[in-house]
Amino acid sequence: MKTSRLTSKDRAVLLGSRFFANLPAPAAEAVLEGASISRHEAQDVLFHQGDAIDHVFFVVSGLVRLYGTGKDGHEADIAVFPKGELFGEKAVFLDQGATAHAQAVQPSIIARLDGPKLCRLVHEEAAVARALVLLLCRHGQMTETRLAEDRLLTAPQRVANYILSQCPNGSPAFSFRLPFQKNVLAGKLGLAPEALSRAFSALRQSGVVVKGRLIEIRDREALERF
Amino acid sequence: MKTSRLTSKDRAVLLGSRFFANLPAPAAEAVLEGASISRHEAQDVLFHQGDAIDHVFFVVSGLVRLYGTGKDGHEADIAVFPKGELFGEKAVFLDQGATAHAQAVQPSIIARLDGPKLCRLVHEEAAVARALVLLLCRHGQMTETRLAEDRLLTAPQRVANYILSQCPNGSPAFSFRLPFQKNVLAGKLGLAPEALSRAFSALRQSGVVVKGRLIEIRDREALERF
DNA sequence: CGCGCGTTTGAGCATGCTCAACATGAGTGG
DNA sequence: CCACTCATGTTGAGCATGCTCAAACGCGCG
Repeated sequence: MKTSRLTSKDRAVLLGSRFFANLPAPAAEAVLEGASISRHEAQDVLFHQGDAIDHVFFVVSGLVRLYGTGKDGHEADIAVFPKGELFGEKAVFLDQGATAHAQAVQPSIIARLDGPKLCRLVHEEAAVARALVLLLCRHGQMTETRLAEDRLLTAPQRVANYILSQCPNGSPAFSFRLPFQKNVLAGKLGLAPEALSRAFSALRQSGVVVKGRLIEIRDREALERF
Repeated sequence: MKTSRLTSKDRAVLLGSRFFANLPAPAAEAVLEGASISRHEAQDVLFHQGDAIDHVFFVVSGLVRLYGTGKDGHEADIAVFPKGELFGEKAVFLDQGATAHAQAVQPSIIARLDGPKLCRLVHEEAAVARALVLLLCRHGQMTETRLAEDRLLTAPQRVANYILSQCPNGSPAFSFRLPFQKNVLAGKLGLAPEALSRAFSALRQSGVVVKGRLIEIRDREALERF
């Protein structure tokens, strides 16, 4: 892994993301001070459970998955972060080791923000504190929602849910491209790849057509009823 | 539900909790200004999914469970908050409705903190912001951990894990009392009550003795291996 | 003592996992 | 452009875990 400084393009991605968007320019600059960039191949591990973390990570491009392991070596995804998302913040602020592993799932560009500095800024800049609180709330909600879904929904229902979450509000029919391999989607939904495949089959009768990464929905109503 | 002002006893519980403990006294007082108290029977619902929330809730005594429902009416616990915990903060800060239901599981005393005021204080008082960030990080970690456990561990493993989490570090044998009904523990662990019962049976051979709410562990090692 | 709730036990069943075979697709080099 | 190859996705069969439903048990309380 080689590390370098931010290009102006990288800066643009960072500043345009959800976290930085609501920060006044000087505060954003302060957060970015001392940040570095690294490139990673697909499958590269960014850190392991237990590793000491003193950076907050930002996905400039690509995709990162956060996952835990059982003692038999099995893996379970906790979250999947697309371009523009921030992670590792909880370990930094609680000042404890990572509670999970992180792995690039596609070739990815990752920015590392100076953790201690960010902590300081949370104290000094109310705007930074506010942005961080919002980020943590959003992440917390997502995780809670996923936990509830895991416990309440069957495989086809989870997939239907995911599809609906990708859909522009109100259109009765639509289509979109999966932003990653089905592999990854299966992990994100807490399913074995085979189960995802079968779920798509089951949804075919409700008007879902899958061709490669292209998903087409004929009847939104049917999906919601599922 | 009848509402009243805080007694000095209530204040003491609040100020001694994790969230308030690290706040300077004046900041803590500011957060408590305008707070109210309510008593609830077991089974009382505090709010439903979708309800507008403009208070942050604090468990002064008792126990509250947060849960989601599927369309068939089934329920799944998202979190269980004992005395001293704070919840509802994410809905308040994101300014959206509750994403889950909340129900008292034991007779409980609940404090309601003024949400908008807390928002303002996060801006104005760095100490409040810091305390909130830490709270959100802790909650986020817990939820992520639970999500991973759900996906990685079998029922007996989850129960073994819970027992170990209740155990003072380092003692090879110990015992403790469940702080709530097995019913509730089952929900917290994402199990049907029957599954919890059977899990306890399975753990008997590893030196776990259960008598009512009293749990006795003979061989800590055996549990960790499970 | 008897009622009621919480817990336990049992039997059958459904969901999703495992493992293995097969199909498809993308990328590479002749 | 085709043949080959490797990775990815699909399908099938069997199995394990945990849920459902029902009945028995035990404890606390009137």
